[in-house]
Amino acid sequence: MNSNNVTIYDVAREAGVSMATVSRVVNGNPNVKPTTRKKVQDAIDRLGYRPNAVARGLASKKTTTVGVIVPDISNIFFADLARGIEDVATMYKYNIILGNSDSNRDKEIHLLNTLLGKQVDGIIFMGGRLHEDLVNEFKKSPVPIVLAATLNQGYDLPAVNIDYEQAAYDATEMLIGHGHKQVGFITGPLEQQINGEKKFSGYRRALEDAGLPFRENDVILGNYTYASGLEAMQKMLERDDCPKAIFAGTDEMALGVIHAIQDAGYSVPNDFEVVGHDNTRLATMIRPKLTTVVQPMYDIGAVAMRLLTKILNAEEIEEKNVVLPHRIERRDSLRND
Amino acid sequence: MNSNNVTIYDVAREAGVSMATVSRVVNGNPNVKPTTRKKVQDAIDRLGYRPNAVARGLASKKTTTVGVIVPDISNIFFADLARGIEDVATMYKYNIILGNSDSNRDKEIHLLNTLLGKQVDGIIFMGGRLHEDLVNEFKKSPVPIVLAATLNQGYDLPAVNIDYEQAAYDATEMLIGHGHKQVGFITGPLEQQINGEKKFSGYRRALEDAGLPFRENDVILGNYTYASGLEAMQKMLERDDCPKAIFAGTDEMALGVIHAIQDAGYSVPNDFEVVGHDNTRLATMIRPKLTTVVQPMYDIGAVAMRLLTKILNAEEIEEKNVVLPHRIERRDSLRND
DNA sequence: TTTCCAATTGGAAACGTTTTATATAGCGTG
DNA sequence: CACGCTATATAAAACGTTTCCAATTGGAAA
Repeated sequence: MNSNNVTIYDVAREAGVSMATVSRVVNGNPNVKPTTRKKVQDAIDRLGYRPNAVARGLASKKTTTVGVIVPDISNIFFADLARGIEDVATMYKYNIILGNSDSNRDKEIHLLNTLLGKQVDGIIFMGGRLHEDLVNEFKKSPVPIVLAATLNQGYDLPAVNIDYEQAAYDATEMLIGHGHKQVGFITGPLEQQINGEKKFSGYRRALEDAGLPFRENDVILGNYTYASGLEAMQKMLERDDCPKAIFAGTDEMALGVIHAIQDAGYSVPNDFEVVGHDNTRLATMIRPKLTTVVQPMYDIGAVAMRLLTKILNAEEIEEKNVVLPHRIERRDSLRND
Repeated sequence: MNSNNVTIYDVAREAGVSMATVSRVVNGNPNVKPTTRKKVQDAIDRLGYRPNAVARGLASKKTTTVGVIVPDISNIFFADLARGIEDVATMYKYNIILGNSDSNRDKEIHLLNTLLGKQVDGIIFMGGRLHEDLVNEFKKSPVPIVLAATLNQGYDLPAVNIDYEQAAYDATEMLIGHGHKQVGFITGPLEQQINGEKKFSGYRRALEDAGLPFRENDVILGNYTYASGLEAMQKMLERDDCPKAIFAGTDEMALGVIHAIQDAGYSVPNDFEVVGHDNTRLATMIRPKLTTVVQPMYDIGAVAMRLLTKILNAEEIEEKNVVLPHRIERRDSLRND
């Protein structure tokens, strides 16, 4: 009945061989005579035997399970990443245990320890910033850890990212190229490495290279959400010297920005031009469609997982720090040249 | 160093007690003298002992892990559900193994078997339709399975849903109440139980109750995506007798519908009125903001997981088939009464 | 003291595999 | 026909816990 509780012993008895032989058949070990293999396979089918992965994990010290830590799976952004991870994991016969950290340091550490307790074979981590405590735990980890869309900060961990600094530079430069002498930058908290050190500095470098002044209040910080983008832009619009070109740190914020502009009676791209970041599905779900920096989240996840499998299989690794290419997808929130 | 490979034996030796006692301390068993407990706890801290969950799972036949099968985690809809599940799981000390099925029957069955092989304590399943093969596997499952946002179809499985039929009725009725003699219905494939049997029949019943005729070509089927909603509405707009009120099966399709209308030079809600379904975050990320049926995905996930914990703890269960309340969130895609 | 019971602790089996070392069978060869 | 191989198969020892049952301890009651 319950295909359960039938063990390798039962199969061995049924097939008239020893459990070791059954184990070999199950694991595809070639040292089994074809006729024996068939006998065992038949017994397995007859009994509906399903190997117990927990026992297997204990004996072999491999669980074919990897841990995935993301800030919040309900965010389209991380969900995309997770899908990339899962697809490649499936391809390599791994399963994933998923945990949400809310970018909270204690939760991150707790989650990490839980996953290690569950004996995962490896971990993919994504978070806004690497706290020192966390990195110390990482260093003690008996299994490999790969960062996805998370900056390395000098700790020598395998990681998969795009060049955020250059991407922000490119976006800002594109806006400047459209004749703007002033570019607004609306993004998430600067404590987050990617914003604070990369996007922000790319933005400044572009201004500098164009000989434009950096103005403190052209930068507004939110929390990545639509609402915070909307609000930031509303605040921006109250000023007399409001920039007419906006680079938003995420697509979701960019949607908020565009709606704030439209709600105020202005037009995008005629009165204001906007560039977003990430190229989530949201980018085409707005009018005008959003011009945005393409950060291939699915690919980052997929590549990170592939990198992890390479480490697990002790394959040759050409580069532990992978930087995926980015580009800007031009859509209607920018005027034609 | 590596807090790993230190076992319960090491702790026992360090503390000068037996492994059984260490086990008791680790598991919070009250039958341990406080002084002994302290001694053991100190040894644990000193050695950095972390219990091996795999060995624990083998010995106790409980893994404190549940499997979650969703069609596609990168869909905002399922991601929300997953977050609800994970939050409650964490609350009850469970972890989740997440798998994507793409609503594919073979993948669903394969995933189910993998999860059972990993000895999960329970499973939460979400899918468009329950194939008979799948249900047969469910019946053989040694662990409980709970359906989330997935219709039971007469198989007596625990499930958490809203009343889709009534929700569709309410939405259609609301549109009719605004004076429309014709209501378009743009949704996903009818093979999917929720669409084909519930939403569709609620739509028809509302027409009927209002004495309006059902017209075959007022219904267009897509695949839930923004693009398919856009396309469906474009097709609808080509007709001379195009309905001026649209009920869309998902928010994402509703956004497509609204944009198709706007792209054609019409106004929402002045020329057309639109109601969506799900109340995902998308609903407020469009102008006009979308009036939509609230399907609380996070709650469905949370309640489903809670239900599963009740089953696992053999708690009293008042109702295996939970129907959560729904309502319609009025926003600007509908004219004021 | 002695006795007895409850509280605490220890020992060992069990969980279902993998894996290593060992045994056996079959077979060509000299 | 014995010998030594190779190809297969077996037996038994891990893996790191939980858990059942037995043993010990401590203290109160007699």
